[in-house]
Amino acid sequence: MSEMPKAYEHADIEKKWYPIWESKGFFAASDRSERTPFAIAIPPPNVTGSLHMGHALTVTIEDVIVRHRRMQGHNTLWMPGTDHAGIATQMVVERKLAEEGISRFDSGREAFLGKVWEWKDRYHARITEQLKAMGVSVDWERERFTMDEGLSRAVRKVFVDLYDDGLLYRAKRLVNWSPGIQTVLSDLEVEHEEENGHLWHLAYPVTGNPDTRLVVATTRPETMLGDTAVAVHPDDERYQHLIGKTIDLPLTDRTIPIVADGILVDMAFGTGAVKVTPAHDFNDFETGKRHGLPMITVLDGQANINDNAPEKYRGMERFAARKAIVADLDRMGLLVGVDDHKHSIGRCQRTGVVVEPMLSDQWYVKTKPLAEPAIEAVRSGKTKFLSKEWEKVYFHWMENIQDWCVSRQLWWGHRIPAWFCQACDHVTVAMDDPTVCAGCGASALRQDEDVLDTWFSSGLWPFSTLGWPDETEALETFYPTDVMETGFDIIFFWVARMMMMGIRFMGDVPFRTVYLHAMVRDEKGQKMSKTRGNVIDPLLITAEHGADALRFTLATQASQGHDIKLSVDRVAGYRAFANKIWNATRFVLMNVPEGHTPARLDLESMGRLEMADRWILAKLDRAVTSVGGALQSYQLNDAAKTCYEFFWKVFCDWYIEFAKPALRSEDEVTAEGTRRVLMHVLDNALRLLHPFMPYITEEIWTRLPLTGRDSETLMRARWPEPDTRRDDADAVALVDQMIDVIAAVRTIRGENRIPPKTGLRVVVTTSETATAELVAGAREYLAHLANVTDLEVGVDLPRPQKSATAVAGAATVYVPLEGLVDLEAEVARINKRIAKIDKDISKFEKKLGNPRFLDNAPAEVVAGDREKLRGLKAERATYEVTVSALTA
RNA sequence: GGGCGAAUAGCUCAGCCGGGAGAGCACCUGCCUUACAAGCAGGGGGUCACAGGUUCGAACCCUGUUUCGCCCACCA
Repeated sequence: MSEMPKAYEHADIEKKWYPIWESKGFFAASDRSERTPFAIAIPPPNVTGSLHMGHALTVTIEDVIVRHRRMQGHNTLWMPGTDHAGIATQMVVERKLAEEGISRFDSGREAFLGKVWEWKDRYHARITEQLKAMGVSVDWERERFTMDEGLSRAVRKVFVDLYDDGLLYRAKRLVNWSPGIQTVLSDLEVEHEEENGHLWHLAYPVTGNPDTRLVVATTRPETMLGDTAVAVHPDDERYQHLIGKTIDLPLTDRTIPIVADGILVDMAFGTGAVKVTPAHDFNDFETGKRHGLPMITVLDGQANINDNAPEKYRGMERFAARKAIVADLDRMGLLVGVDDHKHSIGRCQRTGVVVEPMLSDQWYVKTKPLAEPAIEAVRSGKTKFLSKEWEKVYFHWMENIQDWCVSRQLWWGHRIPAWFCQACDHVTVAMDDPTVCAGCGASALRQDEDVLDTWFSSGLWPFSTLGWPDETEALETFYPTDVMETGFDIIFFWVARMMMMGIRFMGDVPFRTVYLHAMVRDEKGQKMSKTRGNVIDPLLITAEHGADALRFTLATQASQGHDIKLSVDRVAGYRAFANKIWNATRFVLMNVPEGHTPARLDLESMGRLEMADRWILAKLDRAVTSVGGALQSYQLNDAAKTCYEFFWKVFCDWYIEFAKPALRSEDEVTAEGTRRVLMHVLDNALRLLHPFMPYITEEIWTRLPLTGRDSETLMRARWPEPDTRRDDADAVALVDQMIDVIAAVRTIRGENRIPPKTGLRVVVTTSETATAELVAGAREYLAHLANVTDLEVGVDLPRPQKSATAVAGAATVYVPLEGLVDLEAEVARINKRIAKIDKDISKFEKKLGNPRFLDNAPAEVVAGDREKLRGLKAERATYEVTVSALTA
């Protein structure tokens, strides 16, 4: 066994283990197994760039879950892969090209896609490296990419099947257009925000009667070039006489009708008259359809004024045109006023450019028939959200779902498998590239230039990655998957779509449980984003503090509810924890003779153990129960904190200290028993910690001289199960009492500034024989842990002169202070304590003096409180006597 | 306009079924005690946002208020 360095060095050890785990196939799941399957599909990271803390959180949570299940003996699959991320990836590559002054149009479709594939390869490699650094136990053999051949086939089949079933169609509608990227966006990709704007009041002259002017209010004066009506409310008395008349639309040579529309118009708002621009506003579009109005598009793809507008404005950018038009109307005396006006603006999620409603032909998925079973699946509990409030969000969205626009005017993505015929109107949609039109047989076909929304392929992820549309064993074994763990921000984009697609194409939900985690922010609470430039690279944190420390930090913060503010101090704290584990192990190994392997601890041999040994075994059993239960219900933070508490506060702070005298004992049975217990507890603690801190635990565990090791790797070692036969309540009570006595001596020492080197004479008195015997038997522990050099223990012993006093459970501790400390300071300290006790006493007296409490509260609560009050009073009396003795 | 979450120690946060307010970091005091100074021992620090209510009893349940954050919704 190689010597362990004094401090834990994470770098070498973390580097060492991953290749071993991977090459030995420890991550691999098997398609056929007797063991119960457990599957998670990773949310595929985008190949846009490096991973950020959000990914680190995702993979930490998933790896903890997966490692836990694997140790429990499940046939565990964690499915890895990456997403082509259409818009996002195309944009980063375009931006890169732009630095060289090249646009994608300059390079052409083929060459551009070549560049994107190069980008994909580079960042895929980087992402893989980062994931491995985090220790993810994914089954790399199965890794997929959303645009690889198999997944492309799945995408195509879904497209064709939906089309054949009438659930996918092409339509000309008003869409969300991003002039920045020049593509249509789905509703989800538009972010609405309140912004300060203006409300312009424009006067439109009535035809043939220029003195009568109808004043409209608008936030977008430039769209007036495309107005095809003015609407007023049918009940509005102010405008009754104008309904049916026409307006001479200023700046144009067009005449447009005044229509009555009770849906569009709110009489109380603005002037009660609304300009109607069906080609550039969603409400107006509906209004136009109701009244059969023409739809005149006045903007081009970049949102510049097009040729449908008067020559003067053509080619002007929309906001420049706004200025020009307002100025022109003002000059003509048609600008009646301008008010400040706050209103909601839709911006492109990717570029921040204001989205323009535009009329265009796009492909849509008819979502209602897909949403209904997806709603039902959650209602019936086939799929459960870990926190119920998300179910509400899910229902609300699903119940109000709109058809999903799935085509994008991009190059990077799955090309839409639809061909337009040059000869007839027919559109051919097919699995295999057609050579002739399915409608007329003509051979002049042109494939749709567009690609599919990225989320179209992501929506298939839980089954496409398992081989669908082929009927594979993997699908048979692992679908439906068990948990979908991802960020709450993609509940609609992704979770909802997987539900719809999974149920439609697999006939069953894609996952049983949905675990939505919060967002990781920087320490100031700012959202981390590439554009903000405050992204913390997990690799840097990992290099500094180790993957184990980062993982543990994220796991302890992974509670549902609110955002995670990542603090580097905290990571450093858990790095110290790793060091603690390391050194506790050093201690254990230093106390096991070279070449000696302590026998396995079985229940039969427990009777011969020391009280402290039985105590730690009971505490371990409780920790096993608690950690196991917490992990089973995905309460990672509770599980992690219990591990931390047990290992540091219970095992290191107390048990290891108890073990020291026992190990030095001349009684070899005692010493060997302690060695066996140390080894047993360490072994099991490492198992509990392994899902959180895989590297250090594996390193240590494989170094331990364990008898009957059940696995060559901790990764596949048995998960500890609770065994209540180890939960020795008597040992717990007695040792806890002993701890109280030690703590009491330490408090007196600390508060009185008595140096640790000064040995103390201590008198412990109690009314219970059992307690007296216990403390008497703990002589060595007291010597070792509190430097008690002279101990007197007995039942109802007299109080020694001039001594400090502390009550410790059923015992009272006296430390004669003469010559050691300032007696006045000790009096002050005790008086403070008395004051505190008095506060508690009055609280309980009040409570117990209340007849309604006595009548209504459960008997055990009343009895418990009586007991507490009695204890407090006894404690107070003890201190009271001490004070009078010291001041006498 | 709807919906959701949060408010607890200087900071970051736990606190599950209502029954004497917790952790980590920071701070103060002592310790280089042969596992660990990335450590050990001791200590100080709280009107559980506010106001009502329910209850014998509320950080916790109910109502309202304030502040912050988020989501959904086409209000000219």
